Amino acid sequence: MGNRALEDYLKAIYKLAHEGHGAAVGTGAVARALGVSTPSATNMLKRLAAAGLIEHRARRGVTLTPTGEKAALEVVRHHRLLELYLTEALGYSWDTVHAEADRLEHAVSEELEARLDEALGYPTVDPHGDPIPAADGTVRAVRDRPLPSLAPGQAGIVGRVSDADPEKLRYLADLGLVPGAAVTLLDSLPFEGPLRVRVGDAEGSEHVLGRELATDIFVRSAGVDRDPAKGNR
Amino acid sequence: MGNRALEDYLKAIYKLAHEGHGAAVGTGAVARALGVSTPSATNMLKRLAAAGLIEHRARRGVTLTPTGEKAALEVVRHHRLLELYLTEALGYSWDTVHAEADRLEHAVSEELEARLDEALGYPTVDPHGDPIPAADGTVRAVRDRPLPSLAPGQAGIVGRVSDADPEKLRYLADLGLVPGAAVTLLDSLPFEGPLRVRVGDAEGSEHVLGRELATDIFVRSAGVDRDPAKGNR
DNA sequence: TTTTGGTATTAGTCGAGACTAATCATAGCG
DNA sequence: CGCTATGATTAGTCTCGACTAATACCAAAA
Repeated sequence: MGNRALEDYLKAIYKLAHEGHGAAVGTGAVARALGVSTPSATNMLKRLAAAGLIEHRARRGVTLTPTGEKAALEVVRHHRLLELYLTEALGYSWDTVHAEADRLEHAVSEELEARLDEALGYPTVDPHGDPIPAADGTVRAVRDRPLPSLAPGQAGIVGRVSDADPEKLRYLADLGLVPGAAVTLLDSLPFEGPLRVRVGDAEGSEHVLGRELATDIFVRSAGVDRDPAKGNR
Repeated sequence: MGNRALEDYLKAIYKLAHEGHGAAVGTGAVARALGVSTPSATNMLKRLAAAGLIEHRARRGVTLTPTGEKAALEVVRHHRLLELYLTEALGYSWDTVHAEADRLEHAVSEELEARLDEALGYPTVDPHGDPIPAADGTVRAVRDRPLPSLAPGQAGIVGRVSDADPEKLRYLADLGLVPGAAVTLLDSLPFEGPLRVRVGDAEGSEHVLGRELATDIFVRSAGVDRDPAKGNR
């Protein structure tokens, strides 16, 4: 624990790697994620590579080494434990915790981590529905898909909402679009444009959602949560 | 909130200024307090002066300007609120909180500060008996004196124990020398050497204390004067 | 007055991490 | 098959804080 810049890079790489399913992460993407110029990123990525935390294949992008992944998970764990703790114990709202946790995560010791974990009853999910990595580095597999990937008429349960912008989060919360909520995709165009959704089972609560927002909402199937037939790409 | 190095310097200067009652603080003292070379301190003090946070009178030492004092108090407030919160809410022991708070204090936002303050019921004293500056910068005046300044035979109440070393703190706690404890100075030599003390009212609990340790213990007179509110443990 | 010693400051360097400007590599298109 | 857009890298610079070595200041002792 300790090196701010380093940890931020690892976290960013981890997140990018997981939202662009598994592929290597480009320098530019990292730079954008951190609000930094691409040369700065290149520079830093070299150092991370030298430290054995990432694999940097020339002009191809980077991937975390096992060591790097472990370090990244540690940071993510701190972040999500903090988010949950701040909302549970100190009354933060889900739209503001992110920023606070971002600052605190780098100062969390092993001991504090353990105490937070215990105080929360060893939770597995943070306030946005993201999984909290376990102390041993295990992460519960997320098997949810972006809201727009539902078929028109299909219903789902909101699993997580992965945006950091407080304003958007507040807006979504107003609509009732928080983890656990039932949502039905009424209709949408194939690849772009807004979608119409119904939140909950009530008749009245139909809303139009911009695509941008919708793709940050992840749902799991509404029905009986079953079967390992994981064929849905 | 934000600049680690800067805040550490301000905090150090503040503390030094208050333990050597009111006088200006020397460069060397600052350097020692921060574990840094004197040139580094000189260098940094210049920057603090340029930023208007301290007055740097040539070869005479530094004092905090009003702005600097305000900033320093903010850091101290964060530190002490954290120490108290960590012990109250997360079960930390008084000997280990210091290090944890040292790391976290720089990442505490106004909002978190306020929430901690509220969760703790607007406390005025941290686990070591040090006063917690109020949000407006007010600090309750400490009116206690070092244990060795008692006259032989005189009794007092431990007000605060101002050491950061976990081992020493654990030792003192073992002896029962924690804020709120009654202590009687049995006898001692004028300026150096160990002292004999009795802790509490019992007959059996007499101990010999090294001078070093004893000067970190501050007592107030045993008699009447009292803030009625404080339920110190 | 000169010496000596403690303390502060200057001078010069270094590493981390950021930046801009310029160059290079590659994929896709014409 | 070459050209161009996109993205990555190199080169060079800056600031922040730290460091060592050398120097300057002041105070008491000789």
